Amino acid sequence: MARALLGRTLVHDTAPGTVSGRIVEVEAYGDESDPASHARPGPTRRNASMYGPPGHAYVYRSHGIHLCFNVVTGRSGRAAAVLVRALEPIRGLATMARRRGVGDPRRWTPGPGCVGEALGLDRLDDGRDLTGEALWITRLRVRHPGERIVATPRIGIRVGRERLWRFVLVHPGEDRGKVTDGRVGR
DNA sequence: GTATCGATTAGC
DNA sequence: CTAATCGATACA
Repeated sequence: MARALLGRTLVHDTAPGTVSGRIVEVEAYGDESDPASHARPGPTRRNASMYGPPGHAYVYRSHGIHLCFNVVTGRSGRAAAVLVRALEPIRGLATMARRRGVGDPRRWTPGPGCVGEALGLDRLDDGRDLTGEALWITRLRVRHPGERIVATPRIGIRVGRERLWRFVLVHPGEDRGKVTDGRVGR
């Protein structure tokens, strides 16, 4: 369940230092029957991790440039994953600022490509066991008072928009931007 | 082999 | 709006 990831902390522990953030925006992707999923065409080299055991990372290259992080959620042989689209920075703030190249914390982890860059993900993180020592997600879920989960269509896709599989933690009165995210797709 | 498009982002 | 340019698809 994608919602179960919201409020948990995603941690990457590497040489430059530990970076972490609270997961505040996710999207669920399914198997061959989900027209928006990378698993739509069946197994390929890129999506291999989606077919692997749950609790591992699926890290893919987006538009030749960005690395985006998913948690594999389906049993082995059944593709399913949850894309982490946004974090609230917690640890390693200086490291995130350096990797992102900007000083404003709001620009460190506001999208999946930004998350990958701020975390310092590597192509080798694809398939990584999330119960290991380098990359993991906390058991604890932090929910602020009044915070709600909003479900919306997924961002940046052309097909499968009828499924409300994007989930966002929203503070009432605060984050209107998180709900719409500006885009409807192309 | 070529052409085209994306679960994206930054910058005109 | 476009460039960045990897990985996958469709097609010759």
